[in-house]
Amino acid sequence: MAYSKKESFSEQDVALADLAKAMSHPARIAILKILARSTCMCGEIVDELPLSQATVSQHLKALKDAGLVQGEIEGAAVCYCIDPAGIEKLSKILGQFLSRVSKEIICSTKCC
Amino acid sequence: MAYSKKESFSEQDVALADLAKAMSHPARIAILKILARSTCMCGEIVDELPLSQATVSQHLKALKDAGLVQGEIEGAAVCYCIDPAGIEKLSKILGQFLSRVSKEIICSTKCC
DNA sequence: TATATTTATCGTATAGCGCCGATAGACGAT
DNA sequence: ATCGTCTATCGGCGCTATACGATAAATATA
Repeated sequence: MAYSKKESFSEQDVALADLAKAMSHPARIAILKILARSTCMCGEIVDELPLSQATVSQHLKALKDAGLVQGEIEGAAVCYCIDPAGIEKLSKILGQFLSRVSKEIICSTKCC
Repeated sequence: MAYSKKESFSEQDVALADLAKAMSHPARIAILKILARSTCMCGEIVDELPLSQATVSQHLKALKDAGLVQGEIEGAAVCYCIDPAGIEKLSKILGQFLSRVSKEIICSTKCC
């Protein structure tokens, strides 16, 4: 059972890892770029990617679960778009992490 | 064989996805923070994390493969440190992506 | 040379991911 | 009511990731 030890880490680290995981597949990066250009239906994304409808739907779910994407039902279809709040959260958390790491590298003694 | 369709995506998207994947586990985020604070041996990282030596070594290999971490042999031990070039690359690629997405969101017509 | 220390790797078990076809459910149009 | 369209989900396959103990390899020390 105790296969993943995610729980043992800080909430902050888990949050950043989860956002990174949402972006850890080129298809999901591509989907985010497509949705940034313009909101669109699932089917339009399927047409632009070399993946089946089922697979694209799963990637969209992953992005939605991570808070990076929103979906709004429009009749029989679903209109997807970037969730600006999610992008902002990502920028913030990642920015904090990177600036902290960059600052501390300068101060730390180096052996390599 | 053809299980992952990574090859069908742009080099840029794959590069970003690979960096994101390297950061997609809280243990690896924690390791980066530890190494930013000060360079240290694998054993010291093991002492700070609730993971076995074998597991930590695997995470370090993942970070090294992604270019985020360097290791230098110091006698019987290995001194690990952040690879500043890797962090810079991450900042750059992710910054480009985020600013592009943010810009385009503003211009795109919204349905949600 | 023998011993202790340190790290990488092997082997293995289990959980999760990525992919797809098939299908179900929801909706609009006829 | 029926049909066509669109999306989510199920089931299943194969690969990957996470975790650990055990062991090998390299080095320093006695």
